[in-house]
Amino acid sequence: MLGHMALGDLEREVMTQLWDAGEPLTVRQVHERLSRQRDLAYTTVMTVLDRLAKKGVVTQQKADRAYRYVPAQTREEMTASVMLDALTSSADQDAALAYFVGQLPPDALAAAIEAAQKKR
Amino acid sequence: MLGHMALGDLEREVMTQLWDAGEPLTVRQVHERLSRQRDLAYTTVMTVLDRLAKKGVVTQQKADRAYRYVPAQTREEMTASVMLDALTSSADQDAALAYFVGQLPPDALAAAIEAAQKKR
DNA sequence: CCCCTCTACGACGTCTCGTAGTAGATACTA
DNA sequence: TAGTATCTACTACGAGACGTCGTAGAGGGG
Repeated sequence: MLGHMALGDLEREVMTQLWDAGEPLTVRQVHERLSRQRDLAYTTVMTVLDRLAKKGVVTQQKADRAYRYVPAQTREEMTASVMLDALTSSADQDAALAYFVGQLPPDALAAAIEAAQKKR
Repeated sequence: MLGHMALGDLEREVMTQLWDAGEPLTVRQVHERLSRQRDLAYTTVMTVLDRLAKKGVVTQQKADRAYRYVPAQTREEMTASVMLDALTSSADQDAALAYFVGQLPPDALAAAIEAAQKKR
């Protein structure tokens, strides 16, 4: 139930905060960080985090009084998931993949392959 | 104005018909083809095609009395666009791409690269 | 002149998302 | 112990996208 659902703009900003933080954050912490750039009500952030949790994009862990929110996937995993979803949900996957790699800067592709290889 | 907007279910079905047909279709023709599987009003199909045209996903060409609708991109192009959009809109593009290719069946990737190479 | 076929435009219900308020529980504090 | 701060839970509302149609109006064919 985790794939193929698009995030809204604010949802994406919240995810960015969680990813950048690198550790579980409370609603208040996310709110504080977002408040450096935008003016948002505390409950707005709470609602967004709640919705993200219901979508399975983040996980809540109860700590003390407040929930801590942590992304269910890393940024790269999520991006890769979206790409993979687009690919697999398409007829003609081979052609689509070929077209995709054809549009990539060749060195970027090579670097990615090497990095992926190294990971094993 | 062509990228990064998601298609709905019915919109996707309509696009499938256009792609499978391989030639410009009128509203009536799309309606007929869809009617083999679903029960839809003629105007519903018209509305959908109209919206797709306004999004730039299909092009209308006036022929005779009726418009003919033709996809603005091939299926592969559109799929590749979505993938590329996901990639470029992400921070950490290199990591995301690496993760993506890491998830691919290796032979599928190789085949895609070869196919892309041959295309030049 | 009437009918058939198209397009143009409006409409309505549902869902998602951004945005937020209020209520109720819990805990700290004077 | 009464008051205050902090959290979550629930509700709400407007905008926009989409699925789904209906009606009006234009233009060709009999």
